[in-house]
Amino acid sequence: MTSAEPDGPTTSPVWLRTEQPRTRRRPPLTAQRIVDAAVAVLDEHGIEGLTMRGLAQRLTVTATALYWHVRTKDDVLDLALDQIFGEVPIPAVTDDWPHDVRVLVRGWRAAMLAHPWAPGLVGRPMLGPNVLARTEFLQSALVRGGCRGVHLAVVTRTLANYVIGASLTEATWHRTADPQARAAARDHVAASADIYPTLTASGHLDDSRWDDDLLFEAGLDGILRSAAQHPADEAPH
Amino acid sequence: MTSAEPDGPTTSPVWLRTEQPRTRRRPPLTAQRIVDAAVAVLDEHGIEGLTMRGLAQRLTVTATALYWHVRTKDDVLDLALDQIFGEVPIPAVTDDWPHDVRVLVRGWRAAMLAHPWAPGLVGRPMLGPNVLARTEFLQSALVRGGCRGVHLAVVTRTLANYVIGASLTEATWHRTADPQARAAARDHVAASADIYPTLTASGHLDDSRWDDDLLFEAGLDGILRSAAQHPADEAPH
DNA sequence: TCAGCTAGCTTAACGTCGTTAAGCTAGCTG
DNA sequence: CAGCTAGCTTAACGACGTTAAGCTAGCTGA
Repeated sequence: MTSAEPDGPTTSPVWLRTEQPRTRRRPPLTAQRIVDAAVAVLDEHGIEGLTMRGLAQRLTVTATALYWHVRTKDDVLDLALDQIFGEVPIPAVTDDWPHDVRVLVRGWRAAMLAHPWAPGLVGRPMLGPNVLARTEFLQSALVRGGCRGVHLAVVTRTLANYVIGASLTEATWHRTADPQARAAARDHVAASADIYPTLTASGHLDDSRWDDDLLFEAGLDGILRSAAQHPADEAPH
Repeated sequence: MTSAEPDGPTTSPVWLRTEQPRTRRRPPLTAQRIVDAAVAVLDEHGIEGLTMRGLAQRLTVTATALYWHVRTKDDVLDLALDQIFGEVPIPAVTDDWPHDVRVLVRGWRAAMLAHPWAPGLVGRPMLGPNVLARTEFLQSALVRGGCRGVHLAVVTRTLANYVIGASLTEATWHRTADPQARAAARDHVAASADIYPTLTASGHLDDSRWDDDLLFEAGLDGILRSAAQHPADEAPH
């Protein structure tokens, strides 16, 4: 039932068994193949759709076989998360450091929105090599921009927080595929316009009014502007 | 087993049953009591520690009783999340709008760090009344600061993204209580200082080096500075 | 006063999940 | 060709969210 083997060797007669030609042995299971399959399942069915049994079925293997290559399901999630961070392109270093930062951060957000399940997993420690490599690039660009000491730490964190928060909220909003729910939220706010005057006036929940990409870029510009503002006003300690 | 009733009425003899004095009927179960208990469980045992059965036991009730007042477990989580947003104090309006924003955002982060399970739940639609009320205050303060149209949307989102991202990463880091894991991460980066030169030099993962509160405030200052910078440079559309 | 209704709970059970333990087997090593 | 083991399978456990159906206390109306 779980295995996709068409004929179990125990049920078929001998001649049928030996008759099958030198069927190519299937590629060996590896942690990498498991992670790839996990990303595929997550893309298709979201975080709730990922089960060890389903993952195994896609690899034509029993669920328990996975545990030979992977310690636990959480490991799979951690690896899948770091995997998609590997998709974030590390740009070539130019002499325009704000541009370098923008390109990296832009790709960061794009990767998370391409895999809308990813932002929800950020709540687990992100210490994979792919994340670290991107953070390294980010900080080195900021150093080229003159950031040092506390100011460097502040800007690094601000940028990371911004891209994480943006990806999380945008992915959440997009994943709320039910347009009925969106409309209900907007209508609820509109109905109580006396309680939320500014919210209704600004159309904050009116998704047709704003271009997410544009807002993200504008916010990023603001952060970078204030990052470049006082490049070296405090000693490292 | 699940019920805390010391003597089931079906097992005890009649006289014992009638003998018990007019025992005060326990307070009726309500959605609010369930949410309160859920927050308590979440605070004590984290997100993984919340089960419908455990929650029911704390209320001396069977698990299925909860479903009379609540549609699903996800509902409990949504309500619990909005509940702790209700703890965020809405400051009095002053004539110093950046101060108002700072106080609100500060309280926002504080509430999430007080309930470290909360940031991980932000990946679900946040449309509860408590969230909306705080967002309303935030935007009204920005309007008082002169923000309009696109600029208002940009700053609102930037602030929300920043506080969400900061709370999420900080809570994640703190929740990684295992100091061994932290040390391992730091050592791993230090060991490969050739790959992560900037990261090691800046001490980005050295948690003893930075004061989270201070970094948060500094980043917030930067955002507010750039928010006040061009208050009205674009028409609403 | 009492039949009857129902809000609010319980008992029972279903299917699925992550995970462990133990057994089998193909292919390599001596 | 004996024997070992990496790599899988079968079997099973306990916990989970959730549904269906049954019981019961207390209120309502005649």
